[in-house]
Amino acid sequence: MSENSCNTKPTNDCEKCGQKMTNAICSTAPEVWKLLDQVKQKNIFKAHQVIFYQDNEPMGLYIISSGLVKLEVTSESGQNHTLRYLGPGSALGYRSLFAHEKYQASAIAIEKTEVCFIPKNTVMEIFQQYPTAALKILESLSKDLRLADEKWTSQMDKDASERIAEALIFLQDHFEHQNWTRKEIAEWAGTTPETVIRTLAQFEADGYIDQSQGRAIRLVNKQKLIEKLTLDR
Amino acid sequence: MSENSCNTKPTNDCEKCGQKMTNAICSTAPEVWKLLDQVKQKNIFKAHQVIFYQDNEPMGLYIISSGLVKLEVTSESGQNHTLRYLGPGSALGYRSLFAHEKYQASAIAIEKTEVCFIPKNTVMEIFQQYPTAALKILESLSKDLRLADEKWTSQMDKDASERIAEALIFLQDHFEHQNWTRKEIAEWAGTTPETVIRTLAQFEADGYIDQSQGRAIRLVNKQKLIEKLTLDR
DNA sequence: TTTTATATATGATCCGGGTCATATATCGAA
DNA sequence: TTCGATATATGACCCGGATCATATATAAAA
Repeated sequence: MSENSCNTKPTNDCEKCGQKMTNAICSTAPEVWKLLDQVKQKNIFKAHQVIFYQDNEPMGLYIISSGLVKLEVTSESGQNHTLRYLGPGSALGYRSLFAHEKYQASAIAIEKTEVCFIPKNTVMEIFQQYPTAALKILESLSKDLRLADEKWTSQMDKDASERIAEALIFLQDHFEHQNWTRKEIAEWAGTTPETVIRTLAQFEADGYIDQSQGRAIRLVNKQKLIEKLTLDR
Repeated sequence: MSENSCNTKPTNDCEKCGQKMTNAICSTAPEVWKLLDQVKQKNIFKAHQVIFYQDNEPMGLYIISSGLVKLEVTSESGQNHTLRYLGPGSALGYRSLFAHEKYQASAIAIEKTEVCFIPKNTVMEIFQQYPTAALKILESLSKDLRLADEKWTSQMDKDASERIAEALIFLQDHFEHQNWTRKEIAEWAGTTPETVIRTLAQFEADGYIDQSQGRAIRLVNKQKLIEKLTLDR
């Protein structure tokens, strides 16, 4: 709990935060930082801990200071699907807040993750006062929506191995995290762990990746993998 | 072009519009209507005409006065997928506008459709001036995002006949339009026309629907169809 | 009415990939 | 270092539903 001596108090300084310019809320204006410092609640979650649960009522939103979070839906049949991964600087839980709906997914820390919780009324006040903040969050919601639409269409247009290839590239491009499990890739790519394992074996045989060091997946020839994706079509 | 004698002039009155309270832009405030009246451009599209094309640059957004529009993605392989249907009162083309991206989908009129085009800078001015408008559009974008997420997860969790049943119920619940083709249902439900046809034949045999009058699909026992969906799980 | 384009219907075929069973490897805890 | 839990690996099986071919029905136009 105290490995980071600067961040243990809930009222530490937004001005000193490395994420203060990475999202719509925190980058609004310097005068907002004082407000946020008063109301925000900083928390640390260990790997596999749940930040919020599907079907619960949102009471604010979270900003991720460090770490990695997945948004996971569990269907009635018990299958898990990963909607999005969120890294440092990202806002978390805002879709349900703005839609006035319950959380549609659970937010689970993949690795040790630090978040700032900002209460609902503070969030709304900021958007009332700073229209540019609203336009910025509109932008990121709009991009999320495009990614969600693409997820559905590629579920139909692309076969499992193409989706897995795209997952490898996307996850490597967007996150520091290295230790993706076959199950995590499957739940993100819309397939099963077995299919991921078989496909990775093929990718290794084709010289795209290397799996000889433990469970790690090293992209040996990312460029060739990208070309394969475009040439296939 | 002149079948509707009240709506032929581009500067007709927002105040008299039946949709003036149904979306974030038009319902912002009475004083906005004067501004909109000056800049908006009213257009009528016939069935099958294209309002905007995938990959083109948005120059504003549209409000649907009447009719029905589908947002359709065409993949590299030539397959069409319907992301969303939009009816009267809905805003159209705002996702790409706020994301500062090109249109990801084409907007196609399903039936005769009347739209008001509102230029980009006017839209941005309104959101700058009226924070509540921004919060309202945030709400509808957030709901769109949930629907998109659900579309992806149900593509995996539910089989084709379940998705087709849901499509029938959803489309009937949300739109006046009655003449859905098997192809339209397929592209919305994430399957093929053949599978829709076979499934509808089964639904008819099971007493859920009636197809004896031409090509129309009449929901004979909607409640039983809903029950079937929940009992299956 | 007849014609013609398009939508609907139905059968045959086939395969990607999900599922289940089982074996082995890896990593962290003791 | 050993052990146990969990992740990875691989084979066998099977089925939903896509695809292709072809026939028929429907609606709108001539």
